[in-house]
Amino acid sequence: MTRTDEPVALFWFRRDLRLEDNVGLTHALKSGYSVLPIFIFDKNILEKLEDRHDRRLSFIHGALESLQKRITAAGSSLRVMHGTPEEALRRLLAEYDVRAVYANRDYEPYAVERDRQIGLMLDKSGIPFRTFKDQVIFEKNEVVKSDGTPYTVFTPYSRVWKKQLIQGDLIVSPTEQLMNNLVKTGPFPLPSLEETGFAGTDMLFKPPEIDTGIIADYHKTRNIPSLDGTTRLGIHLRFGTVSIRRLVAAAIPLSEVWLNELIWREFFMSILWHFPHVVDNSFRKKYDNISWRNNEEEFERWCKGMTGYPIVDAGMRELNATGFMHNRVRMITASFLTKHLLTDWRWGEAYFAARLLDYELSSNNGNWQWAAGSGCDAAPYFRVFNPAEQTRKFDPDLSYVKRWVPEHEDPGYPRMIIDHALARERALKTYKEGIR
DNA sequence: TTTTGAGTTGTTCGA
DNA sequence: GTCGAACAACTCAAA
Repeated sequence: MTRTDEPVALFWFRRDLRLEDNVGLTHALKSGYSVLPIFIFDKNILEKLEDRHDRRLSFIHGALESLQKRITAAGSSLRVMHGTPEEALRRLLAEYDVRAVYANRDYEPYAVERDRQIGLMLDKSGIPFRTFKDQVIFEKNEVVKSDGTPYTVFTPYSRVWKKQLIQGDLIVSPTEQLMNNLVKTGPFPLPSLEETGFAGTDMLFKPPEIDTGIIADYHKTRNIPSLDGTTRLGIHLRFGTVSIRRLVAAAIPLSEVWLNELIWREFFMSILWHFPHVVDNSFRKKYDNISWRNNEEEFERWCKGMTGYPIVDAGMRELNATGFMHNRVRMITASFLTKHLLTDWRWGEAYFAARLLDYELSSNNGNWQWAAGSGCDAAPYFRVFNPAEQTRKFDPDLSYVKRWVPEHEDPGYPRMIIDHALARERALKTYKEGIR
């Protein structure tokens, strides 16, 4: 293997798969070194995915193709590797005269530990590992109480978040104007999905569309699952194919309610950052004393959308078929699993994690714990969603139900897995006993 | 330190 | 049909 003599900086793409307003990439391109852009299909993560037809891999692969096209047009090439980050980086260090490694920060426990290890490894070779805030407006301790401790209630957190926001936080980085500083190199082929151990799916990568009409009407239409009232930008936020600064800038003049959704994202990221025990435990310890029934057969029916409650089944079937579920229905199905079936929220969380295209550890965990009543800023446990009532309010003409459960009135459709009133009483009693 | 007001998303019951 | 209270008292944030 020949070593290239030109000194380079690496820019390591992770969950920031875009050339527009990419903070870390911009810093790399301004570093004075030629920049070699890289991406690593991380074996540590991929090996944990059960489904070889995971749509998220197709999305990532498509996003990489799109990056590659534009990077190639600039006379450079994206180097895509497959392995553990440590292996991949060691190989690059052997091939290139690497003077610095640039990346954007990631706040999940796995990523934090990964980056700590990589930082140590690079440090031994005297190579600086420079990381940047790109994924969020405010990170770590930037929105905390006056005594320096983290907020655990959304409303005061959001007030301070908004008060702290200044024009400068939304400045767009001129990444695309600096593409000339990418290293001039022959094209590296993009490995096929199959080479990374996955099969193609029906999921295609499409660049994000910021639909200002949906955002402006969001407060009116967001709860109606039969409408396209939500922006579906979650997956783009997950993989960084859209810039959070762009979204906040779009939200401010159009919709406070939608802006709040972006703040919820950072609120739960902050909770995960400060309270990593929530990954495996209830935020409030005593909720781990609830005697969950954890009936596997019932759980199976919930997963498949065969509970006999049309709105619940519609949601689960939408998730299974598309990798997406409308937010209102996520709450209904989560409430149903935890309260009606008294199943540990971790079971539902894991099921969503495996299937949601927009899966985000912090939000998924935070919202499941919200639904179960075990989280910070949780719904009181006696709030038990009534599927019939929710349907009457949010799907009155049953168009959502009919789309996903067309046979909901047929004799072959399952009987209700449990009577609502009975389930409600049982949930209240079990919770009361569990948390006292 | 103490006190006070408030807290994403609900349901049910009775007037 | 509409409205307010109860659900069960709890924890947090801020003054």
